[in-house]
Amino acid sequence: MNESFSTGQIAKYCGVHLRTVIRWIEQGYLKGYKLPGRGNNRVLKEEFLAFLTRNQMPVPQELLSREKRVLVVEDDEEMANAITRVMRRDGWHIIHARDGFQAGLALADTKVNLITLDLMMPGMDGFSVLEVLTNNPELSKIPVLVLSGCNEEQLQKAKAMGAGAILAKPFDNQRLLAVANSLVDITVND
Amino acid sequence: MNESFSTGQIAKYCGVHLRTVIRWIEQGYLKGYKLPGRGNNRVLKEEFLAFLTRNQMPVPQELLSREKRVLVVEDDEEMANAITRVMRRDGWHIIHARDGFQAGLALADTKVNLITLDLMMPGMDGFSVLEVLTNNPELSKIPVLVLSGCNEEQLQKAKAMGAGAILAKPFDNQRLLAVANSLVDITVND
DNA sequence: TAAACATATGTCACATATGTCACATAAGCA
DNA sequence: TGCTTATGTGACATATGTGACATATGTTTA
Repeated sequence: MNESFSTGQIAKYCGVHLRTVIRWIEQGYLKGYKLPGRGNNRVLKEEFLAFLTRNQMPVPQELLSREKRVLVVEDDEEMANAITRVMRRDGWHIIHARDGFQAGLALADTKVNLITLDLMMPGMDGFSVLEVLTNNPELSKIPVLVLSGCNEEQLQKAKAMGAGAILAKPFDNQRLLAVANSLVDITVND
Repeated sequence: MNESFSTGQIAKYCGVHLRTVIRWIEQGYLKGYKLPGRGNNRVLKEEFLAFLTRNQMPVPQELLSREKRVLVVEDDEEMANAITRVMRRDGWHIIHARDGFQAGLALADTKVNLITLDLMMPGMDGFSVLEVLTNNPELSKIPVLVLSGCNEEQLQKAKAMGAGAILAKPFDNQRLLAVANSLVDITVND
């Protein structure tokens, strides 16, 4: 996801002024590189983590997140298990939310790279979740894969509301993985 | 975000000389880490609070985030506005969630001191929210004030599930404030 | 009780790291 | 493209670490 950091981001992480981070880089404590324009600094995540551990500084949890994390919003246990089985074998770390409340908690808690969303859940409206996701500047960056067995019209509505991709149930396992991985790749390259 | 303090800040909080704080860190009484430059010390807020309580030292008020922040989980706009008006006048900072998803997001995002929860919302089940809240070790510390117009049986069920207090609609404004403040006081003294 | 002692804390000066500010300009975004 | 936000820079102000020493506090001993 975020492979490199700016001085401002590092300054926030370390509870220190931006100016200080630049000095650390200048003096070689922290290894970075400069953008061509005016020479804005960038530091690779790897280098930043090495820097933190080298100086025994606290490492922010959000930096330790694994690469492929997916939030599965699904109330049907059987379906959730099926998705979990398939995606786990493909290297995904699965976080399962059974309703909107758990989904919100999980989202704000840990960074995920992808969300799969069941539109038709008793007790909650998938569309309203989708609406909040796309309108939130933070969350709108996370691609949403809508999984649902509802009709074509609703699927198109979801697409219009900002879903990254749509898969009608029942779906092929290989297709699920292909779509999931392509969504993440698009975001990474973006 | 990791909030950290310098030795000078801690010295002021403790009414002690900066030099002394450095010695505390050196001798292991207080856990800290060093910045790369000359080795300026930083102490995580968490560690500082632990240090204060461990040594039975007075804890500065401003570190306890004694603000009155309440999360109002309520889909009825009119009711939400009514609650907001009353509580804001009493010094509360209100965060309003219209459904479970927004509630989850808001909860993990910002620390609140109190949650008011409407049990009867179309599209979501207040009981399942309550269940997640009480079973989560982090969230179970936040008192929940159930506001609902449903029957006595359901209110008792909510109480049994861990609601801090229950208020049947319609309720008296003064009573709302009294209950809200008492819930927060109990938690603070705990 | 008071002296003697060990230990913790305060003081000082100095070198230097870090923070602040204003301004120009790059980077991000729709 | 045009706008907003973030960043780099220099000069300067402020804060911090360190060592050596003074002072305060608590405890033991005669």
